[in-house]
Amino acid sequence: MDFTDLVVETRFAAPPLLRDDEPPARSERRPDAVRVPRGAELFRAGDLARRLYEVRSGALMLYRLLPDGRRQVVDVATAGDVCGLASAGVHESTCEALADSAVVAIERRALESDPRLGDRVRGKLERAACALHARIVDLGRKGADERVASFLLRLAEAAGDGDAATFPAMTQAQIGDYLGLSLETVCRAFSRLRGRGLVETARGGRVRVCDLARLREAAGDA
Amino acid sequence: MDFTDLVVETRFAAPPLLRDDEPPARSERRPDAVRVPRGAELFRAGDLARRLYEVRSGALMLYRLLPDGRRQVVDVATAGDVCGLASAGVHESTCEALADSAVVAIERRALESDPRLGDRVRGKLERAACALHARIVDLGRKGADERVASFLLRLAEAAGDGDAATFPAMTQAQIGDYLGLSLETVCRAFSRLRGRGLVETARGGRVRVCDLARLREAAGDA
DNA sequence: CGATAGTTTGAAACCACTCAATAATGGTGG
DNA sequence: CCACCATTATTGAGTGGTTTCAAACTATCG
Repeated sequence: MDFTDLVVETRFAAPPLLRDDEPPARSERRPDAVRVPRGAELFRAGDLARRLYEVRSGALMLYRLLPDGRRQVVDVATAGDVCGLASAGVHESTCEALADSAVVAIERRALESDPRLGDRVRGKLERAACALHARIVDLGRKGADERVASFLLRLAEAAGDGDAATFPAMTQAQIGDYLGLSLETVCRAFSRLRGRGLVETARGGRVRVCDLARLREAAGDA
Repeated sequence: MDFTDLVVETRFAAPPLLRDDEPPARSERRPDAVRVPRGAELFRAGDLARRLYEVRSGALMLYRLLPDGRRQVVDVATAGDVCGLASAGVHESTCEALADSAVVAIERRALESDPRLGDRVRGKLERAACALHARIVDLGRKGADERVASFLLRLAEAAGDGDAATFPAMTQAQIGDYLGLSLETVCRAFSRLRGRGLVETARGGRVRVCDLARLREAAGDA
């Protein structure tokens, strides 16, 4: 089974994630849009970090490998997110597409010459940093069940309203690398959440959140 | 004992952390600089996030509390860093000074009207995000000794060259909350690193890094 | 229908946590 | 300057959650 999509049963208001000047649909046809097929790498740890990328569609996984083979998925970028950040001119993580994706490259000097673009990217960076803060709380202080609940919660919130859920297909091994858990622990945590009636997992890896409020509670942060 | 300062014995080249238009020394006298005495809170989780802050001197700790009392220090901001990020207009963490500090407030609308300022902040955000990525690797995939080694390594690198080390006084409990460990585990990890000859701890909580290369190895990421 | 990738479950080992008690430190007031 | 107090650090013993190792089981795809 493959945790492909997320189907959120509970309805709730979600703020529009994208408020770009140009709708993704159109920009995906822009000349500088790059297609990244599932499994392909957009860049690799050690590569020169020439530009940033804004994700138009799909989902990309940013991960880092420790010399002994341990892997940590540092972030997952979906439509509207930026990736390709670097502090020393060199990528510290590898970026691999979880699903067929499209990204547009942003030249770094364009950020300085175009204040509007710069502001937009700054806003995205600020939100990204906040999301990373939340992940740090998850990784630092939460148990396995709470981490998985938190993960699903974020998916549910990102999936938003009636929109067809479009979250990346992640295997439990990848979820484990994202949450700092072994794949077996991820599996067991799913079982327990299922047993508690918080989620249902259907064929094809679809996960349905049954009770958003109780899932939020299970995630630990109130 | 109190891990106040870090004395780096090994000398190595460190890139200048600050390359601001105006040197911190002068700006600390600017009219809008705010002094934050040790222990004081700059803002609290739930507060409205009106502005950003740039740290001029000292050190501030950003932490979040879970309803059951668990605490995670999300980040520590020192001179040159920004804090006060929010994605929904409300602070999600509390910001408390680890040492007497000075910060300057940055109005959010000033970021848009002043492209130079915007660029500078964007650069800081990008570097901050990269640092958070590294922390996620630490929290997700490293054992206690590796986390503490990684922590000390970063201090050593930030302390830089001959400069008097100016890192915040953190108790082992705070270090634990920063690294997602219990204070006892932090203490034991220090003991083990000491035993392996990687660091020495002297009176007043000063930590001396004996062998930067071996410490880096002990930190796990090559 | 076989092969491969992914999931599920079990058993044992390990690491970090909690509880608990003691030692060291630093600050304060006499 | 010293005694006292509160805070912090240190160390031990026992527990529990997660990992590891191992073995089915299931889905998917050619």
